[in-house]
Amino acid sequence: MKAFYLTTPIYYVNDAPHIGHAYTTTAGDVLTRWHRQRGEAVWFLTGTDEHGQKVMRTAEANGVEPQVWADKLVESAWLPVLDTIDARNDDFIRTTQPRHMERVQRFLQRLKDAGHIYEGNYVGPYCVGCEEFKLEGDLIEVDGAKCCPIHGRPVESVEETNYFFRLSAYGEALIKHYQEHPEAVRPQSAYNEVMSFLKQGLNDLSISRSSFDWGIEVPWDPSQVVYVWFDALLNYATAVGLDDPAGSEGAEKFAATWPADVHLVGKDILRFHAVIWPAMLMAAGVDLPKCVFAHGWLLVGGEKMSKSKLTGIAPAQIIDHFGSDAFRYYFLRAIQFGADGSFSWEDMSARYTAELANGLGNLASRAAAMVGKYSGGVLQARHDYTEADQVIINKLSEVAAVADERVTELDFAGGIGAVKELIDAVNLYVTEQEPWKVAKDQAGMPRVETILYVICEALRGIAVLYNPLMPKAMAELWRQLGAEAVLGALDAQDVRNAGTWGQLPAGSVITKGAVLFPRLEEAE
RNA sequence: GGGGUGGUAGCUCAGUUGGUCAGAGCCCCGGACUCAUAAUCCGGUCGUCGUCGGUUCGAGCCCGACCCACCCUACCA
Repeated sequence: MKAFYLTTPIYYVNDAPHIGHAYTTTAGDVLTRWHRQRGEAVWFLTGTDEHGQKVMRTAEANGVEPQVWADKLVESAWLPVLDTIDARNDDFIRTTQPRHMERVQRFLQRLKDAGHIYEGNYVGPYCVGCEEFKLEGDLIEVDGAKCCPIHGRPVESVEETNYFFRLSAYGEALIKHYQEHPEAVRPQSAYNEVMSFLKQGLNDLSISRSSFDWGIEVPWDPSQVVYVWFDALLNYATAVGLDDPAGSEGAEKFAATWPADVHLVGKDILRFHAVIWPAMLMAAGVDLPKCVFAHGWLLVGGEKMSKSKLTGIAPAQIIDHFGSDAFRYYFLRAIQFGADGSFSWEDMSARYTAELANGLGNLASRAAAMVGKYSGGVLQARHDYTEADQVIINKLSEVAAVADERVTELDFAGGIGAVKELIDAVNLYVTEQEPWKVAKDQAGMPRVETILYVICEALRGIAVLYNPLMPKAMAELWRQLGAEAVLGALDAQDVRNAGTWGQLPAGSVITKGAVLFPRLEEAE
């Protein structure tokens, strides 16, 4: 069975990760955890992009070799941030690894041999920040100098003999492909932009550089290195064994993984992924990825967070205070995936307190306390259900179905919102059923037992559905429910079966463990 | 210049194929309750759904024009 294969962009090692990077990786992690909990084989890839002039110059500025610089950033920043956000990736590719470089060279030679690459001459303004040549019309004027509109720094005029990829040959084929597969670029706004761009016609793409040497050597011309984007895009395929000989381990991996099901990207790099990348694959006769999903930007104070400008917030700044679960919850819950979203410390604090501490955390707390107080800490068998009980039973079933539908469509906010409705319904249920009053009369105990069962069984479903999103807190909830002994590991619970009522058995030992989401001190 | 996206309560945002669609959460005020992380639950205040026209029995939802924000892209040089 082919794995569900998801990639994040490989991140440029020019600087340290900020929450924009972590946002992408978090979304990928939640989605892949969800698919794992549907019982599917999954492959989740992330990594770093390490070649190019900008990295070379940054390294020079720091007085070290590019590889040393890249190693340092990967070890000290990019790998640790995965632990910080609690991401469970299957692989981490670096574009300086032999496995990548060798396969890139092989791929390039193959394209060359098939006539998709030719030698040409290119003269034009070049922005070091963007790693690309600019069109005159794109430039802006600053103090009399032509500058890159993105970086606001002067462009350099560069003339090179380069190798060109016949990108222009694929415009029509791409348009046709996307007309037949409108789901291949999402959301709709991204699809529209790509189509609009394609319809204007494509130019061939210069895919090599001779003015510097920090890159993968062009196999037939050692004086040139591969253009960093051409190099970088290939990581998604080289990481799983692109073009390895039949029968090899790499070939088997490729067959079991490719094509990618989802390439998660920020909307700023959509075009590379939805135009250049599929054209490269078409030229090579390799299957195209099923979907490129472009998410929006995190806005801080109304401005885009940027790796070029220094407005980035490090994930640890937030996670040290709120924890990784809350980080994951907040960004996927508060922002419609695909749209831009504004982040503020105040908003995050408000949602943490209202939805996690007061909502879910407190519900788990009152449930465990009542089972302890009225049933000696052991979940009792339920008795006849009332209409009120049935409302919760139905709600869990409905919510589980909606959540699966939404999350698999990458509508994280929709999926989380559905589960939150259940949490609110159960809190209401507890208040209305008033088990503490029913328990005052010994004759009411059977009813109390049923109420407590309904609450705990609903929490069981919530734990399963929220586990991909908040694995640490849900693991604790699973322990408190005493569920593992009978139901097995939380990670092994199928999300598609989460809505089936009555799984948590009578006799489960419910304990009041650590507070799931402690109230946090006000921080500035 | 062309194209895209968005402009809905103080804040963050939902609003399917036009007919309780004027909403949710947060905030604020009042009340109920005590199992619980001073949590929970109920009630209440706030909007001419960017502007102006049009289609329709009826429009945040359709059409046209315009304004604002952001994004993509061209020409001229």
